[in-house]
Amino acid sequence: MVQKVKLSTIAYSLGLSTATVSLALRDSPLVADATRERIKEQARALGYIYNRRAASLRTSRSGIIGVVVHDIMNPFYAEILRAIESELDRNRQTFILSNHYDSVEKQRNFIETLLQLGGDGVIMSPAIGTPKDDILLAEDNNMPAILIARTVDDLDVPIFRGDDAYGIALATNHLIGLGHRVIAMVGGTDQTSTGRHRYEGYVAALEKANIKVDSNLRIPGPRTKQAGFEAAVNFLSLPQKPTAAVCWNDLVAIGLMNGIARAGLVPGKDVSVTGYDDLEEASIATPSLTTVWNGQSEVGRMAARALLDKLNGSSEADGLHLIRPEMRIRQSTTPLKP
Amino acid sequence: MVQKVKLSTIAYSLGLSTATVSLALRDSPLVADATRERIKEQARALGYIYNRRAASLRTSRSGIIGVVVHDIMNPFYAEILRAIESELDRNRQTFILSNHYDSVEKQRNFIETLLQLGGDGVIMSPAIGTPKDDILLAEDNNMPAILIARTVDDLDVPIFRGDDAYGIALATNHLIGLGHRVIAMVGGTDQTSTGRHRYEGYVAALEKANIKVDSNLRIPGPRTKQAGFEAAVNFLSLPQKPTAAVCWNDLVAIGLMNGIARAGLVPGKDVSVTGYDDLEEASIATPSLTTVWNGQSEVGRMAARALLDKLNGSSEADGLHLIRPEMRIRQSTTPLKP
DNA sequence: GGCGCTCTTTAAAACTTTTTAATTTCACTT
DNA sequence: AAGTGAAATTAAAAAGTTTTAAAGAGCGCC
Repeated sequence: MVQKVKLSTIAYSLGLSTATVSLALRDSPLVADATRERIKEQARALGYIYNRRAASLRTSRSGIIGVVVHDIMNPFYAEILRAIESELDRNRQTFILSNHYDSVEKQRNFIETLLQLGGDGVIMSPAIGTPKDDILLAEDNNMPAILIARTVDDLDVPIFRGDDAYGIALATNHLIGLGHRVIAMVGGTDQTSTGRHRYEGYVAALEKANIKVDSNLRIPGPRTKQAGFEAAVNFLSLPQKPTAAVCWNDLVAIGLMNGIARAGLVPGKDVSVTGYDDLEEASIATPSLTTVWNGQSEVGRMAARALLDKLNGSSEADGLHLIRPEMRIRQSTTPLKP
Repeated sequence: MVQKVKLSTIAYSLGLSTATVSLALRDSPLVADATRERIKEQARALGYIYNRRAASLRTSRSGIIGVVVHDIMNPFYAEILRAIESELDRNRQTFILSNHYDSVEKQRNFIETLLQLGGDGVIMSPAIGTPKDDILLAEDNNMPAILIARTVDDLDVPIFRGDDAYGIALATNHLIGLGHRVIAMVGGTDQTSTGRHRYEGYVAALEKANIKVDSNLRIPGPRTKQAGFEAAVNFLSLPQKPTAAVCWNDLVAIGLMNGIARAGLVPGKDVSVTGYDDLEEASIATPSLTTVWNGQSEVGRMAARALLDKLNGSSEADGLHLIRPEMRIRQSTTPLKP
């Protein structure tokens, strides 16, 4: 590298002022077409690189948007992120990604870093136990926040998530319709709003069908394939002998099916299993997984849209927006054997 | 938000100059302990937020590091990223992530954005067909680049990757040792350096065992579970009737096993299958997957380390660094049935 | 030739922080 | 009381861009 090329380099080389160059590069109608072309040409020739930090110091818009979720490697979030990415890309915003792994502290660090960088806004799936104040920290410093997938109480910000209670009820009803009566619920925790909503949906569906709810049939745990795999042991040794499982998500369901297979039973035949999310993977699992589409792509797209709208000062989308899940019936669920 | 709190706000409120405040917050020994404490206390009380863009304008270190890979949602990269993240976190660097999906253009855009933001460095797994110039664009603008997993020819930058030829030979030898003679290679492409190295390793192992190489046994394709699943049809209809498959990676292998199972055969018994990478998932697949550990965590950690070292001006790690893969034998490979 | 008009370009301030040389303060010494 | 030296603080410049009011140029018209 010889020497940094800046506005003044271009200006000097053409005998113009930096003001003109700045305006030209920003496509301002104030500069004459011919001048603009000369300037752009020269900028290219010199290898000029726009210095966003200097610009944002003046304009206070950085073009950076933060996204923080539990774990970007989790395919559920991955699908949401893909949708966010494509929406933000289209609007020439850079996005900074981070995991919080449900650490409130890591999440707060991220918000602070983002503020330091002058982030324009943040999309987050809040960590378990996120205090209201952490969201307000962002909002109070002029960095609007959008929540996805999970809720934080008493906040007046836009929230986008699937209708969990409704979705889990879909799955539970499907199993009840196949004749199952002893249905376990595997994976997840009650510490998140999502967890509570899903358990409510499960309970409501059972009660509506006059099936007694047995809390022993609830096997909580992490939301990973590994956890589903390990839960198989508990599941198979339950005294009530469940014939079906409603799983927290597809990962847990696939893990559970693997665990069941390892124990010598045939998932889909001996035990019916439902997933949740409808990941790409669900349809190629063996047996292919009956599951509930949870609208990941919609959640991502709408959240990004809402943030961009907010940044452009247009109408607000504050409050809860529920995406309605849909049933996907495949081979992992079959009628109860007589 | 009332009014932005800046250094001068703090300075004025304490009757000091901004210089003192700046020095105090940066823990300079130039300011008296008592003063430093007063300043820090006041900064906290006023809710001061450090403005990194203004600072980096002056210092030309932004604390931002870019990472761009084919697809962050791919578990192979995900494991590398996790290692990079933890190394960078420890050094208080923010990292910006992006996918290039093998689009050279998207990758170049990312590099440009990073330059605009004043990125300190970039770690990348270059897109297929990346021209040397795109890497030099970064380097020439004072933003060192580190390559991972893939190579770009004729470049004098640090490169960290697994020894693919060696690793695939491990897997192939393992199958040969079990008595297999007709061994297909499934998934991947020859357009990447990785692809060529792996094919070489496969060919070399066969030749060393005096097995004739049959190019029909090479079934190229995307590196996804879906692709492995779909490849099963081709695999099973090959006239040479392969008894084993060396797969590009664990995802392809698991997909292939699912496809084989769907066709009514038993993977691990009727057909032996090896993966590559040793993802978390490999050990809980059914049957559990024999695979080759590819040192993802090492690659990530070492790449991050190398970049940080380079930023601190210390010794250079230019050139190729190979991580030596290791065999992980599980249940998806069994001796050839007589 | 002077006036008014439009179209372009520019000067200068602003954004917030860091850094270096210079200044001030203060406790000691002689 | 003056001088010394160390310690603490500050003034001022610098980083690269955007923005706005103002200046300048060119032209037609009376």
